[in-house]
Amino acid sequence: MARVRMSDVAAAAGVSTATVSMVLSGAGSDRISPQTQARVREAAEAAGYAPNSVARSLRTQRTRTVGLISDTIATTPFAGRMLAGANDVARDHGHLVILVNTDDDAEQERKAILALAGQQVDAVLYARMWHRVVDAPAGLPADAVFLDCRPTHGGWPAVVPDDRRGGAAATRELVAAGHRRIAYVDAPNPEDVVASGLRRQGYLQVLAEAGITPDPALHVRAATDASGGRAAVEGLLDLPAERRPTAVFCFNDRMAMGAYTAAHRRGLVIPDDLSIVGYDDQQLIASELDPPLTTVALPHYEMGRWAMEVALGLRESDRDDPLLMNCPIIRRDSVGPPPVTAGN
Amino acid sequence: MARVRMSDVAAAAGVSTATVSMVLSGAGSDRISPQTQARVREAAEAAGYAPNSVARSLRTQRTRTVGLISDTIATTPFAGRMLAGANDVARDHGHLVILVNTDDDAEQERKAILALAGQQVDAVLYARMWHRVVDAPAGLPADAVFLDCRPTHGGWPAVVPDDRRGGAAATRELVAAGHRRIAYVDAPNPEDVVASGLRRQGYLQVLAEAGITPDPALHVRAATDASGGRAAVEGLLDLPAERRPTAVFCFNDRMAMGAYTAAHRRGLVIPDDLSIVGYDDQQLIASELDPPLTTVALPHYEMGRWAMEVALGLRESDRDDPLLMNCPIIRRDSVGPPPVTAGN
DNA sequence: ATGAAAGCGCTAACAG
DNA sequence: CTGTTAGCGCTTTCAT
Repeated sequence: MARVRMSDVAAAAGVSTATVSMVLSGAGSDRISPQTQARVREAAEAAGYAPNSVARSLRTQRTRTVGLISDTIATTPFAGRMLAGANDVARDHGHLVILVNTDDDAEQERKAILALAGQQVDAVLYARMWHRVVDAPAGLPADAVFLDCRPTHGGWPAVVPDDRRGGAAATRELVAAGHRRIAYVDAPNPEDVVASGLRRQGYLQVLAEAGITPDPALHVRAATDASGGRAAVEGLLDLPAERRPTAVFCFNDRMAMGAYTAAHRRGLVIPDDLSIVGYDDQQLIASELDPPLTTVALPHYEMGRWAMEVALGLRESDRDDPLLMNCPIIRRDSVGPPPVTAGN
Repeated sequence: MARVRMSDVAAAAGVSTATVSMVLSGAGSDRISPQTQARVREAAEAAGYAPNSVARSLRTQRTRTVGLISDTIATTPFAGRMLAGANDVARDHGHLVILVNTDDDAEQERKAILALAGQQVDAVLYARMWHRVVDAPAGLPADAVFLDCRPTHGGWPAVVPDDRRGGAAATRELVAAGHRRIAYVDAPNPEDVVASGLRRQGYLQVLAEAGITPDPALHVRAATDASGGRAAVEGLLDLPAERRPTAVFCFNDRMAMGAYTAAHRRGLVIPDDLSIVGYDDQQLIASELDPPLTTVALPHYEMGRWAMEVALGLRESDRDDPLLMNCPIIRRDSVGPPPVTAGN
C-alpha cells in the first residue's frame, strides 16, 4: 500500500531520513530549522508519504495496537457495545484494535493469545460475556484486563456490571411506586449465573429496607427467554388474590416480554393491573414493547471504555477487586401504582 | 511479550538463525537434516519461542492482517454476525482482523484508511450497514471489498443481500398458504432504503406470477419500528371486510412485532385470523414472539465470509456486479391458511 | 542544526 | 546440508 518511503521524502527535501523522522514525528523538531521543517513537510505531502508502522514498531518496540479476545461477537447485541466502547477509547489514543473471536473454545483462546503476542500488541483485553467468574487462560499477559468477567483468583484488573445495585434499583422503582407484593422472576441456575444471585441480593435488600417480608412464593425461577418468563408469570398470576404480586421484576427483558404476554392473556393491562421491570435494556425489545418497558441497563459500552483505559494505562485500577460498573434504571411506562383493588 | 528471539533459539540449538527460520517456517525444511530439525524444534519449545510477526512482516512485506472498516459495530445485531463471518474466515487462514469503527463519519473514515495502510494490512473490507449504495471513500485501496453496500459506480467487489428474491420468498410463502389479499407494509423512504424497493419488486413479481392483481390499498408505508408497524396494520384492518388483507408481509421484524400488537388488539389470532411474515430474522424478536414469526433471514454471516474470502484471494469475484446473497425464509408459526370467513 | 550509522528480529539469496 | 550476508523502513544516539 504505502509505496513511498521515508528515504524518498528525504531525497526530495534534500535532507537525511533522520531529519525527516524528527520533523514528522515531532520529537526533537525544535532542533530543526523552521525552513527545513517546512521543506520536509511539503515533500512528504507532495509524495503522499505515509509512515510504515510495521517498520516503526519493529524499531520502537511499540505497535500501538491492542488485542481484544472475546468469546463472542455475534450472539449478543451487548458484545458490539462493549467493542464500541473499547474501540472508541483506542481510536482516541491512536491505537488500533485487533479483534479475535474464540467462540469460547480453549484451543482457539490459546492460539489467540499466541498470535497477539506475536503481533507485539501493546495490551490485551480479555472479554467473556455474561458477567462470569473465569479461570485465566495460560499465557495471558500479566497486564491483560478482564471485561464482563473476573478471574477466579484475582490478580488482574476487571470490570463487571454492578448487578446487586441494579437489582436494588429495579426493586426500589417498584417499592417507590407503592408496591409491596413484588415478585422476582429469576434465572434458573444461580451457580452459573453470577448476576442472578447478585440481583436477588439487591432485591432482598430493598425489600428489607422497605420493611417488606419476602414471600418465598414470589421468588420463582424459569428459563431466561420469553416463554420461560410467560410460564413463570402465569404461575404467579394463579396465586390467590391476596398473595398475587402486583409487580414483577424479571431477570431479563426477554422474560419481561413473556410477562407481557402472560398479562395480556389474562386481560391485564400494564401497568394498571401489573407493573413490570426488566433487566438489560435490550435494544429492540425494551423500547418496542407496548407499553415500553422500564428496565435496568447493562453498561457494556462503559465497561468497554473502562477496560481499554486501564489497558492503555490511562486509568488506575485494582488488581484484586473488580470494578462494579453502575447499571442505571431506564424509566419507561411499565411501572405504575398497584391497582386499588389489591388490598395491601 | 515475546522476549525470546530467534537468535536465542539458534544459539541453544547450535545452529544459525537461518536454519531456525527454515525449520520453523517449514519453507525449505526438506533441506535441513531431520536431526537438526528436531534439535531446533526442541530448543524453540524449551525456550518458549514465539516468532515476532512485526519483524517477519517487515521482511516479507506481508502482515497477515486485514482491516475491516465498518460504519457501526454496536447499533445493530447484524454487524456482529458480519464481523463473525469475516473473522472466522480470516482465522482459518491465519489472518488477524483489525477492526475500525467510523460511526459513519467521513473524517474518521479517512483516518482509518490511512492507519490501515500504515499497518500494511494485506486486505481491507469496507462495510456499511443496510444495503446501501455508497460513494467509495478517497484512498480506499483498489483491492478493497464492499460489504452490505455497493459502490456507486462499481469497480470493487461487493456483496449485498438479495432483497428482491427475499421479498419474493416472503410473498410466495403467503401465496402458497392460500392468501390472495396480501399487504406489504413497507419502509417510508424508497430512495434511501434500497431494500425497500427491491423487496417490493419481489412482492409484486410473485403476485403477478400467482395472477393476483395488486391492490394499491394493500401497499402502505410506515416508520420501521413496532409502532409504525402497528399503526399501519391497524389501518389495514380498518378496510372493509372484502378488501381487508388476510396476510401481511412486513418490511422488517420490528414492524411485524407491531403487527402482532395490532392484531391482538382486535382480538385476532395469528395465524388463524391473520398471517404475518417479517424480514431480518432479528434475534430475540422473531423467535420470541408469540407465535414465533415466520420471516426472511438476512445473510450477514455469509456476506462477511464471502467478503473475506474475496479479500484473501480465496474466491473470484466480479468487480462490476455485486454478489446478491440469498435471504432464506425461516418458517415458524405465523403463517396459516386464510380464514374461511374471508370469502376469496 | 543536521547527518551517519547502528540495529529492531526476521527471511531469503547465495555460498560453501 | 548449513551458514553468511544483506536488507525490510524506521528511530535514535552520537558526531560534526
